Amino acid sequence: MVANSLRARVRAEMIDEIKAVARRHLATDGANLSLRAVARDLGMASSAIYRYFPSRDDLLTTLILEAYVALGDAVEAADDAVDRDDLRERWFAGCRAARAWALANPAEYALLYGSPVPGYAAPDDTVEPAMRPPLTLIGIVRDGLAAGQLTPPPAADLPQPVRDDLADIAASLSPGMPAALLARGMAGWTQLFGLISFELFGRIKGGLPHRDDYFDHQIALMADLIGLPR
Amino acid sequence: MVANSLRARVRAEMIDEIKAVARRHLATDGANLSLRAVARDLGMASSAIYRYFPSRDDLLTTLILEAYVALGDAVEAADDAVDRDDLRERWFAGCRAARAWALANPAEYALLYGSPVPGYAAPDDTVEPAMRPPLTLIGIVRDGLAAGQLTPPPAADLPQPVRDDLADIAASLSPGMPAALLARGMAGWTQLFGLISFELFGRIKGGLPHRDDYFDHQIALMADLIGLPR
DNA sequence: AACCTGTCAAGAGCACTGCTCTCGAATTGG
DNA sequence: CCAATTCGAGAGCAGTGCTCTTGACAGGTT
Repeated sequence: MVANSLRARVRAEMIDEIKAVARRHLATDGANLSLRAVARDLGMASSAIYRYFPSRDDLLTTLILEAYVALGDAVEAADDAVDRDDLRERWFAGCRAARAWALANPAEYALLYGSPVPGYAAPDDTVEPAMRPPLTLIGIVRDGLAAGQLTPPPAADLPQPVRDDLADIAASLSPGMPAALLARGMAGWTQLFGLISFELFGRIKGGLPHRDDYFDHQIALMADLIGLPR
Repeated sequence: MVANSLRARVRAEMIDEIKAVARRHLATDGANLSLRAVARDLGMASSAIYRYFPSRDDLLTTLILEAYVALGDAVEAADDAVDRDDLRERWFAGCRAARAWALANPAEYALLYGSPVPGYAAPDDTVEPAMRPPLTLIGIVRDGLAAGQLTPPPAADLPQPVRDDLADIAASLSPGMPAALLARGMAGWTQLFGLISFELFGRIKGGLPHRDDYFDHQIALMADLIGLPR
């Protein structure tokens, strides 16, 4: 099957090339990139693209999926590179990695976390990769609880219905995780997403030159809220 | 000028009708609504639309601007309806109003706070209306400080560069507003945006049936962070 | 070496888009 | 009443996603 694998290899290279060019177009055209333009850049007929991707949405889905994986990898790698016991530094590393990836790949970030493409429905394959970044951050909180470095907030803070909802999720993530703590971890993730989005989508005030420091401080606020020891 | 005003009135009605139909299409097609489809719904030729809006982007800009105003009005009205001295309740009212407006007008919210439309650049007219919702919330914090109900966080929390940046902004908003307090108010606004976006863009998914309560709790967390008295 | 068979690129074509221009028709102000 | 302005409709251009057909090529088999 060596001969067949040659053909398969050429095909794989072609797919990679299409994705690379499409990613480049993504940076300028966003979600409405043109298949024909990609084909033009590759010097091929637009119809030839359909040999490799059944539709434009399918190409987009592939890019989205790979972007989720890339972001997840970046956050996880940053977390892994820090002393496991230094929870606060792990939190900072994970959040900073997410922001750095977003700033380096703004179009892909917009594709993941911007407004959903109208006709487009995310297939099920994307939900698991999409959960990885937040789960990595929640994992830091979980470790802190397990290590006794973190005292959970009073459960009375949580209204009963939310406590029940979150208790189910918490149990599936990590046995013994208090709902109130999970709520604060989710708040941290929400804040991270908001911070990056505001910065990337240009809705941040003009007079904020020291964005890195601002980001760090806002992230520190959430670390305090979660209870990560200084 | 009565005769002229007849034509002007018809024209104004026509513009309103176009905007209304466009808003309806926005709900299904998002940012890539079709001028031709709008024209079809109105029973007119597509070229006729150009008598009223110079381009599709211009129509979108009008919708965006009016959406900002609507959201700003909703938040302000909710804030105004609450006893001025009950800061926490004002915070809740403002945040809930923003969420309610977003849930009622998801497409418009996506247009305002989703990923920016690729080729589209927001004109200057939009920045002032865009600032109204966050400024209303910051105003609550300012009032709390002025009334002495709110003790500002220690300035040492803020790294020097951020303190300087925020001090400039704070001074332009309200004299005497501490930078550290402004930072927390901005964190609250960021969190609000993140919460609404996650809920609206479907990234919260299953396992959280009591969304209202969840939202309230997350907002309460930020109220605590800001220091709004219970 | 000759012969199928599956794969591929290309072209034509359909329905759609934003936008421009022109041409009559209607309305308005003088 | 007439000239000037405004308006709607139609044709047309360049672009889009996508489908279908046609012809060329390489793979493995006989």
